[in-house]
Amino acid sequence: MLDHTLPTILNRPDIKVKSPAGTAAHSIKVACSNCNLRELCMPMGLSPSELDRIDEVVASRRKVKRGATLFRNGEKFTSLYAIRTGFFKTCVTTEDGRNQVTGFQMAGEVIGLDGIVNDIHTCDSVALEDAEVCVMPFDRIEELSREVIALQHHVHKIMSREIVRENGVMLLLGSMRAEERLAAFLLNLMQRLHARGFSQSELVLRMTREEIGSYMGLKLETVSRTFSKFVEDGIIEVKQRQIRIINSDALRNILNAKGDS
Amino acid sequence: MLDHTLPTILNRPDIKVKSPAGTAAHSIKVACSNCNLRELCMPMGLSPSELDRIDEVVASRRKVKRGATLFRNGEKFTSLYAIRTGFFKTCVTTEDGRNQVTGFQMAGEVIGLDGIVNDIHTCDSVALEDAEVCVMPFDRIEELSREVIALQHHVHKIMSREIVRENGVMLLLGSMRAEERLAAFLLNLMQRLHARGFSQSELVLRMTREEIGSYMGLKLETVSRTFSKFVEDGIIEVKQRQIRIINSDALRNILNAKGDS
DNA sequence: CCGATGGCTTGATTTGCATCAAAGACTTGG
DNA sequence: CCAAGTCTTTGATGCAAATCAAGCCATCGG
Repeated sequence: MLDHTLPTILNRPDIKVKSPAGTAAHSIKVACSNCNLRELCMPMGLSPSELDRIDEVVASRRKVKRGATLFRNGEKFTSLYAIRTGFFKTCVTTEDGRNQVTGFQMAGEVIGLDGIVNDIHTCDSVALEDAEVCVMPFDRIEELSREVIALQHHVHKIMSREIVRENGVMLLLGSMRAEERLAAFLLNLMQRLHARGFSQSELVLRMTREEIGSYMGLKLETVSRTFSKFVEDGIIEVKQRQIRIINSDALRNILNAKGDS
Repeated sequence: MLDHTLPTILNRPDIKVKSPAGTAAHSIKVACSNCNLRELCMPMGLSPSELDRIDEVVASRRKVKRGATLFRNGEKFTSLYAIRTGFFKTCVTTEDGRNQVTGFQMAGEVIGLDGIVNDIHTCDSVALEDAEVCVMPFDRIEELSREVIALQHHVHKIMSREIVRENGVMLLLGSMRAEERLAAFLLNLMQRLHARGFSQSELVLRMTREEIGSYMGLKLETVSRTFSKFVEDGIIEVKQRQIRIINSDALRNILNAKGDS
């Protein structure tokens, strides 16, 4: 019941999919104009004729098994990917093996923007559960966004949104304490899931405590302890990866308290 | 002598400038095609005819006094700004007054990308020394980038570059210790200044210890102590804001040591 | 020239989180 | 159904950086 698979409203079984093996299948008919994620994903507020054109950006679909990578640091950049179903993390790695999760992405979000600047991906994108993405070759996006102004706007907004998101994470990592970080994390996740039609109070974490910790600049033990503290305080209930928010105002208070208990 | 004002090579006295008062002055002739920052700034690898068109993106120049803001959180977004001279910081603020520097920018770099997504700036941009920027109305950029492919590429790359930079900062804030953060900070600053024709070993910090600390997720005392430690170890010399790198390899070693001393 | 101000350094102490360690809970496959 | 592996919780201890505090140094305006 607590599950991230999209509500039936958002399902659409009418599209054939590229073979899991990964061989190209350009002939596949894929239509944004008909996609239930439209509002969240690429285009919005388009005329019917524009919508038809937008369909051209999606070359194919690709399934990614849980634990598999969509792309890796060092790989050639060719496409952006719009998530249809499933849950991803992106992470960067240093030469000395340090690893940091830089984000978690869900249905309707676009990944791969890091690759544009040098035509090489600089992070790994890993599926945290079986997933499916729309493959959008970037040269095709650029071509089309010269003609369809709404698409051009949209591409710019998506990139800007990512910049703003990262600004927020920097603020969090630079100045917040463990409780604040995790309150922000839970609220953000809830809000995004709610925008996708899920409950405002229940969620299933798709990532481990360690991955949460990596994203939040904390160790997994600290994540666990802080969740336990929230439970003690009656703010949330935790049953493994199932979380129920009892008192979301308390979380918000933690966020803008800054120590004045 | 230790100074960030651009070397004479990069000066160009041939452009009139909008009045400091801030009144519009669209008639001003401003030419990227002729700008010495061209290689660092907006367009590159263009045909002469394309270069001429690119000139259209710059509507005017604007001078910003030290301590003044170029734009503020909450202000309407209209333009991107290419820095001609001077040094900026961008910072975000939470409701509860927490403040975080999200970046330092110098000549040839573009600021304002945060405003695109909601047509509202989400951070403040403050000049750390008297500065001058090229004002590039974003609708004009979008219009022109539909026609000049090289400009379109360039805009995409600039935004992607910012995303990748922020990924790096997240890694730093999430997993590095004070010494590593400041080693990374100094190396990054040196590298960017060197690309602009300055010494590889000397620099003048344009920001306070507190601002460095804010950017790096540290308190100003920690910044100061860490610099002192570097001095003791013979890695750098510090005289107020003047820094001389004695041993940049030592800094690099600190960065990818991860504790195996 | 002097006093005020903002910025920087250094020391003493505290603290929040990391680290080390061990055991419990859930998942998976034979 | 049991064994192995992974993930999570919880406790004890240590440490890096924050905090608190004091004094120093440059700069600037009167």
